Amino acid sequence: MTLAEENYLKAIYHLENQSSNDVSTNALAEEMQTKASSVTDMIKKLAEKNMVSYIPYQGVSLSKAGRAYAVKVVRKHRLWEVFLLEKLNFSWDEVHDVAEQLEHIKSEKLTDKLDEFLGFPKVDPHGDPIPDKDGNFEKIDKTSLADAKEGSTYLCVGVDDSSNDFLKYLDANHISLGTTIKIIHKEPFDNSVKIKFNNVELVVSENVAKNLFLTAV
Amino acid sequence: MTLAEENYLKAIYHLENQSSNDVSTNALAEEMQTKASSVTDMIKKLAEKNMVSYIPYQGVSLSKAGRAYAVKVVRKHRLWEVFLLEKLNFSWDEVHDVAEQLEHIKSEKLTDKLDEFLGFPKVDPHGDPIPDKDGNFEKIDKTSLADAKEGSTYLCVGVDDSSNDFLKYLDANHISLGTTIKIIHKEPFDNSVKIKFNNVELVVSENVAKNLFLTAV
DNA sequence: AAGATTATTTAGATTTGTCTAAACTTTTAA
DNA sequence: TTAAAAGTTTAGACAAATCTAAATAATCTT
Ligand SMILES: [Mn+2]
Ligand SMILES: [Mn+2]
Ligand SMILES: [Mn+2]
Ligand SMILES: [Mn+2]
Repeated sequence: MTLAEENYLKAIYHLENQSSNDVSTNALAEEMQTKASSVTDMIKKLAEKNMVSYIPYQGVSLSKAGRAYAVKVVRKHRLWEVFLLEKLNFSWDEVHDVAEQLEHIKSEKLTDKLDEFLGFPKVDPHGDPIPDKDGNFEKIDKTSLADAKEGSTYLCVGVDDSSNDFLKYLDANHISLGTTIKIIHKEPFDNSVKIKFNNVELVVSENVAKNLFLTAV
Repeated sequence: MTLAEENYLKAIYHLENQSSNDVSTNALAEEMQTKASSVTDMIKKLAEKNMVSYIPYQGVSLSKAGRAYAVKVVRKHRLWEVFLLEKLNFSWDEVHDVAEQLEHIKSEKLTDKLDEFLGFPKVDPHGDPIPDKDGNFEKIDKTSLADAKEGSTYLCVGVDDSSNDFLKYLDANHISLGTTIKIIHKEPFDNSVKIKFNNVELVVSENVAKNLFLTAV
């Protein structure tokens, strides 16, 4: 598997987790920041290698082998993120970009020894689950702040890791994984949410609310 | 700089350190396990980027920028080797191949934080010096066992890291960096050497003697 | 100082991953 | 239920890195 192929498998994996339908060429092009025609070419190659099943015009989905491969890459990505944060004192907004490179290092021994060195962590710095050696992981039960109930209290268990600016915003406002958050008020007009945590009240935009993941306490 | 370009710079760097002459196309092809024609193509590209100076038919040498870049790659390679050995308990014959991949990760912050995490090591697991952030390193004073004087006592300070089998041989015979070695006898017939260390005597072949580096005590 | 040998470069192909523009399917909506 | 719009694939091109075969330059050898 080349670097490009690995990135496509990972992208298909993420998109499959978002919508349950087959992944469309355009969605994949958007995710990969490339053109639909490039995607079609790559899909054909992955289908040739039995990593995906593909019907022209109908979209693509991972085969068993393809999913297993994607999970391995995700495992490496998240383990490296933990390493960068815990051992090298990176901040949670810095780890993703470097992990994008490290996830492609090919050495099963390295991955497993790293896992052991880190104490077999179950989640990465953004609250995403880390698959074990066999590809198994627990699905984390979470709802976004945007879907939370007024008056209820939650624990912050995850964040969307795709925007560094969002993570810096959370840092600036002292919100992190493990923060207990009470929903004071949901404003129907703009879908902003007033929350309270650590005895501070804060109004966050809909955009923030959608990217912050909680679990009921 | 692409992965291929980085590997060429590193190869030129290593060959320059071995012979002081300009590096020939064939030597580079041998080092890179590729064809001379491929080397010519790549040299032209590196010359275009001012990483090497190149006169057709006369060989190639690193420019200041090219050497600085090569040293950075070498720094990363050796730091990762230390990481793998010290933190992940790899053996010294396993670290090189994985470091060949890790040395291409592009993040100055990662490199410097890793350096700090490891306690700013001065040498890698094979006794080779690790350049600091600015590319400076001390040249290590060493002679090969093949050039050592009969009757003298030395300290083992380095090994040629290019053969895993050689490193495993040293492990099997309990020779490692820091081992004190006395030269008992040099056999002119086959250039084998009888040495004594830890109260054991051992005859090693010329091949072994050439790849084991010592410093006088 | 040729002539032969060795070293190096050029010419022309190939693979991977990408692109634009054009053609073709599927979906939407009148 | 057909025409327009949206989505997707094909055709043809390009850059990177490699190869083989042929041409050219440098170096040995007698
Ligand atoms: Mn990430
Ligand atoms: Mn993450
Ligand atoms: Mn090495
Ligand atoms: Mn080494």
